[in-house]
Amino acid sequence: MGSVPPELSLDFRPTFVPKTITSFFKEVSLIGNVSDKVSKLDTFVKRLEEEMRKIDAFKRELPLCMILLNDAIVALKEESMQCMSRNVEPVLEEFIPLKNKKGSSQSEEDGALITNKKEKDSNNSGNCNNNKDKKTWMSSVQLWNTDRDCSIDRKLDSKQRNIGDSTQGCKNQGGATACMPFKADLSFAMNHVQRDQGQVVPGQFLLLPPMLSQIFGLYHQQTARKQRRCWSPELHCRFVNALQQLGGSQVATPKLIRELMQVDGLTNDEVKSHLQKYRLHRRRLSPSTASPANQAVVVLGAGLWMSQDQQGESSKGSSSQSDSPQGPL
DNA sequence: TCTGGAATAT
DNA sequence: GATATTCCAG
Repeated sequence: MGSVPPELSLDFRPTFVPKTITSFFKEVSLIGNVSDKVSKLDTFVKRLEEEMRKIDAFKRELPLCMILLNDAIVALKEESMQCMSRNVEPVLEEFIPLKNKKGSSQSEEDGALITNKKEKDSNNSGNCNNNKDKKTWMSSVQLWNTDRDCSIDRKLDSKQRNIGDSTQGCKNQGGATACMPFKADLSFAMNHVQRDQGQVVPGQFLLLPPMLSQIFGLYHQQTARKQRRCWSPELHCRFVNALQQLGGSQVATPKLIRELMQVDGLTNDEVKSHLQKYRLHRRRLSPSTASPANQAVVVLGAGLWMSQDQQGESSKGSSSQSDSPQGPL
């Protein structure tokens, strides 16, 4: 943690331009000493693996990043092994061509990942370098799920949401955390053992970790779900008081309620949501439709939503208010 | 822009 | 199932 590469530091410098793996290989190819070359490759592999660990929790949301990282790691490892065993120059062309070689109609359709690893891969590494495994793996990470992609795009297109604007400091309900960037489904198709063994799909890789970090950060920011607002009793009390001042839940509007509540960080959306729920409860427990028993429930304590507003509306003009804040909800 | 209602997420 | 968030239409 202490040794964060300069490209990964938070103080983004415009002078930094992420390298492509092609340029990296060019760089490596200039190194004459085989051990130096291998060392450089291994170092890079370690960085990639570290990067992969970072996004591991979000792999379901970032399948492409995972694949790209996998591809790069495998390619680099192979290159490293080749350097050691045959003492030959890296084959740059493997990473340069952008067109598919053959038999991969799938990649043409998605237009995102292009795998062009050569047949020899299956000879070199006896693991999952065949198309069948590749397809299985890709489908297992839901890479080609159209609905999913659409939902992601939709989120990316939608206006930026407020992030973590809650000021109440309540414990979140339902296990929600302060930062819920993604659905952290860890049932990713590739487990750590597979990954460590290099059982991944070889292919093309265009970005280096720093760029991935930036993408990841941006993606994280844009897909993060707003922190769940906890309506504490005190907050709900203010809400109800505002309702009463405005003449009841049916005439009060979110904006006015929020202004009357005077709570820092409280948004119209939150008030609106609370109001919606409030009205819903009120409708459900409305005296006009509820049985006497239900009314009793309302009066006796389950009336978290009813009591004040009910009084407020039924006794409009009257100043009698039983200030019995209820909640939290 | 604001609002209500509904869908969706937690 | 309850509650909060997000989306959508008016």
